[in-house]
Amino acid sequence: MADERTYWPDEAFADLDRTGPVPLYFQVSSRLEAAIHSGLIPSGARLENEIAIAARLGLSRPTVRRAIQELVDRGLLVRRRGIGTQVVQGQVTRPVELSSLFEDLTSTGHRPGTVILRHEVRAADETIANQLGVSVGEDIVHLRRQRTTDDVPVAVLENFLPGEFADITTAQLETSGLYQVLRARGVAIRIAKQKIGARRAQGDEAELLGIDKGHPVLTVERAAFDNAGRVVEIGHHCYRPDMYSFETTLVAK
Amino acid sequence: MADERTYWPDEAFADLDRTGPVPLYFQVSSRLEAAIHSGLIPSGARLENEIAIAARLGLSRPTVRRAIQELVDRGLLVRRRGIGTQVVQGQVTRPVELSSLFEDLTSTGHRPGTVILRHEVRAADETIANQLGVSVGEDIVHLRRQRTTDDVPVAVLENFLPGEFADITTAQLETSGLYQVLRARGVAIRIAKQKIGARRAQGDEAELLGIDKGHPVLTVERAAFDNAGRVVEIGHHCYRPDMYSFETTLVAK
DNA sequence: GAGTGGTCTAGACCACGGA
DNA sequence: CCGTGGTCTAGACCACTCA
Repeated sequence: MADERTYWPDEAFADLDRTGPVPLYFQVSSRLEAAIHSGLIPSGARLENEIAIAARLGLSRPTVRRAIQELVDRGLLVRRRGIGTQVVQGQVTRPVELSSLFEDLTSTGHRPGTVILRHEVRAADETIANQLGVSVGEDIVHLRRQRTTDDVPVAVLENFLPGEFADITTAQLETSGLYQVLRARGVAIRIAKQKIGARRAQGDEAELLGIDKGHPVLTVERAAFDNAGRVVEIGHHCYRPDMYSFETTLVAK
Repeated sequence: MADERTYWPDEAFADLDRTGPVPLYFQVSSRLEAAIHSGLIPSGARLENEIAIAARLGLSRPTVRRAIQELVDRGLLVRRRGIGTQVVQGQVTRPVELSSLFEDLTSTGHRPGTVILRHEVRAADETIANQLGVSVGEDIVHLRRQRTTDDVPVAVLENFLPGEFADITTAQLETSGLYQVLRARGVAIRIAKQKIGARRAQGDEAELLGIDKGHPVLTVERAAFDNAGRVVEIGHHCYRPDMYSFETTLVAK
């Protein structure tokens, strides 16, 4: 007979807070994720069934399901009808998140730097106007920045923003990321659509990235949308491929 | 006063099937997506509130919420507490899905081709053994394929699979994609973790891709997991960047 | 204050996998 | 057959936004 044991570390869920602002399903999924990462629940282990977990925690089954679903969506757990819920094998990696390069770098303990190469307000040409959803000739902000980490160049970032952001200062951009500046103005990025590709470095990119002319760069073309679904930023970026790559986890529907 | 109209095209939801095997929330989200893509619900429009929709459709609110959530997760809708649910502005693009290159190509109407460059069973070295979760020296399948679309080379794909797949034939791989072959054997890929980068073409890659030596290639390193969370495939792929790129939609939590 | 989405409950029935 | 997750219901209360 196979190993029939199921896992559920009650001790990891002893401090659920029913009164605070943090949703219960989030408290459960966070603690469950921590238990998996710490090895308290081993790789490949089967969890108890959902009804038993709900009873143990004193929660309803939908709430427990939502917590589990969270981790299934992130590729940490796998559910099979008639079988149960299991921890996925293999070391877990951090997925790409909806954050700016600046935040990616600071959160990994590196020291980011920014050089503003261009920062001007000008009239939108047809291409940019279409992408930003504004009229041709309307004022837009054109931004070009060089990004470094620990003084090594990592990326050249070119952005276009609607005219309402014309009052952003160069000093603001030098000390924090674009998304942080936008958030401080009450603009939250909720959705980004991006296309990742590769090409040779062109123009001054090679020099700015510290690589030889014609070497490969990783490119991203991004459109970012705010709470209300309006376009707030268009980005054409290129990255030094030996300094940066994209990790993603895909989960089948 | 602004446009306060809310949208809900009842006619698009006239044929919900309560008896069939298709979940109601899926039927609702599919029809809603179609209504958005067709312009029946315009870009930027506000939907009716969830309780009213549930009443119209004769469904419970959780079911309607789940349908809406599906589209929120895919970046088609935005929800704001106290405000409502709106269609995101801008043209909608197809996201990267958990499918193989072969399927990506056929579904976009192109004619894919495969040349098998290598297909052998051999002993796993330490690197591959670790990645596949098998022991060093155990049999594994080593595969290398060149992919074309309409006779233009697109990618060079190198794969490693556990020994249980040693009986896959070269003929099978020439006529369909690897994921199709696996699915026909009852192996469903549920999760893939991948890293996207760029580098120069090396070795015979430039020749196989029909590009000059040292030109950029887009690279993917992928580990794919099945239903049970076991590693079933490791891939090291490179793509011609002028023929292929990755599109993703990121949604903030 | 009125209206919205966010969360949660306590059940129910069904479909699938395995013994 | 039983146990599992998959779906669905009909409510409830709360937090947030806007007028």
